[in-house]
Amino acid sequence: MTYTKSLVWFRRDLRSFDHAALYQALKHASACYCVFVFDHNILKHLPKRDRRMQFIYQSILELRQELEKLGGGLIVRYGDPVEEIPRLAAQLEVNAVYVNRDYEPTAKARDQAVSTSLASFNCDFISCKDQVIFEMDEVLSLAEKPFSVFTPYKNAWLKKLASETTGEPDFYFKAYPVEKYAAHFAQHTELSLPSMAEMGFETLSAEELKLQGGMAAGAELLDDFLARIDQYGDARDFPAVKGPSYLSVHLRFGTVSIRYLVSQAIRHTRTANSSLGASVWLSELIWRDFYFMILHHHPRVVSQSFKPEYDAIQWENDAHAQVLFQAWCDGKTGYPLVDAAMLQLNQTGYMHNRLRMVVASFLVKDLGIDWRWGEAYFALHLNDFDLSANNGGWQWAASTGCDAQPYFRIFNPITQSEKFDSEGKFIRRYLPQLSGLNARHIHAPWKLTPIELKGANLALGIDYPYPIIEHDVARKKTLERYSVVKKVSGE
DNA sequence: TGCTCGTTTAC
DNA sequence: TAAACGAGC
Repeated sequence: MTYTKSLVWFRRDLRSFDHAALYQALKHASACYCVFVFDHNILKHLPKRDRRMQFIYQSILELRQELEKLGGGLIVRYGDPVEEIPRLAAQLEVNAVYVNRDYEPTAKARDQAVSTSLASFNCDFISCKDQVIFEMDEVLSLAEKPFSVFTPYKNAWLKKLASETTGEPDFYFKAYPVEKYAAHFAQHTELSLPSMAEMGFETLSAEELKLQGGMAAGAELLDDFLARIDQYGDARDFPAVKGPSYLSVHLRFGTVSIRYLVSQAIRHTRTANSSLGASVWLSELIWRDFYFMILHHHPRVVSQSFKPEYDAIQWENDAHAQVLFQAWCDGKTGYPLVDAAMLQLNQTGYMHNRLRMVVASFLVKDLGIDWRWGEAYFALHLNDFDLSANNGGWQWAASTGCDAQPYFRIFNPITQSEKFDSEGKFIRRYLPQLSGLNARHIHAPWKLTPIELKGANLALGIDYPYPIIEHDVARKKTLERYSVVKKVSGE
């Protein structure tokens, strides 16, 4: 036994099973406490009505219950963890604080501060790999350098996963059996829990929230998805279809385990019909590891382009750009697929992946607005917002990122609409005023004749806006805007 | 995980 | 005359 007492600090890993830090803490100490801190530094930036806050709150209630069932408990605090954690550690007289590692620059700085503070009274700070399969320098190129292109990274990732040098084929995704050391939980006596209201938040109705926090909800979504995983590859690009796993928010807050997800993906790639869907989905999980790795090695991407020469681009930022940006935020661009997508985000906190690409391309390459504006808007509104993947996605769309699409690849919002929502089914879901338009006309209503518009009972400019920009013109302007990149890099 | 435009090809 | 192709952005 390494320690007499330990403390597990939960952050974005809100589950009581297959949990690296919890397992290690229980294994190495005879009395293990658990704590979660509602971080005032983060919460103060959130709106009073916030789906994520409620998701976390639901998850905390369930986590506490499950830890109690195992014989432990959960202390819950509200404040600044840099003060709260050392204070609690001192009060409980623990010898070590265990956490699962975080890769965001601000989280790293926070953890460093906590670690330093704990060291002042000889309390260890131990961080574990938990939220990814491979992290930091675990997957390197032959030259032993971190990858910056996805495909070779993915190949090396898969090779490492399959390598049997460890002697166990499932070594990298086997579960941490927390229950094995459940006898090592400390008796928790503190039962108080700050309420949502005490922390300055209103509680949304189930109708408004449209999602359910916690491990049970995550497990239910996973079961539902695994039954249709074979179709994932074909279905995932069509926003009107139930193709995605919808697990991103649960991955964000750790109410599902990445190791279990990967084990299921692998299992399904080995079924009789050797599911293509499962391998496509596995790729998406690898993208997640990839962007965590990129952020760890290149923390400057939080404010700068991964490719520095792209910071020479002049984005639109005058008063008119502000108006265009607001129209984009509000789903009033006049391009139905873009608007329906933004309404989906605003009304549910979720946006289909294909649409994230479409609206990002539209903001950056049609409206000529800095990708960071869009990144910030997504950060505020997406339930599954994760700095690494959100930044990676935006930089991909803006062509400024590692392994991004080339700058001359510009989505045509009408073509995307015709390809991926050909019937207009998704558009009608969020823009009922367009429901009178048929599948051929719904993608670009301004192209209709006045008679056709009347027939569809649609008054453009009243029921639905005229397009705020002309794509053909915008496209040419964007190619020109990006031409400074070539000049800067001296091509 | 593009789009556009000029050209070729098949009817 | 429209689908298919290929180059270049």
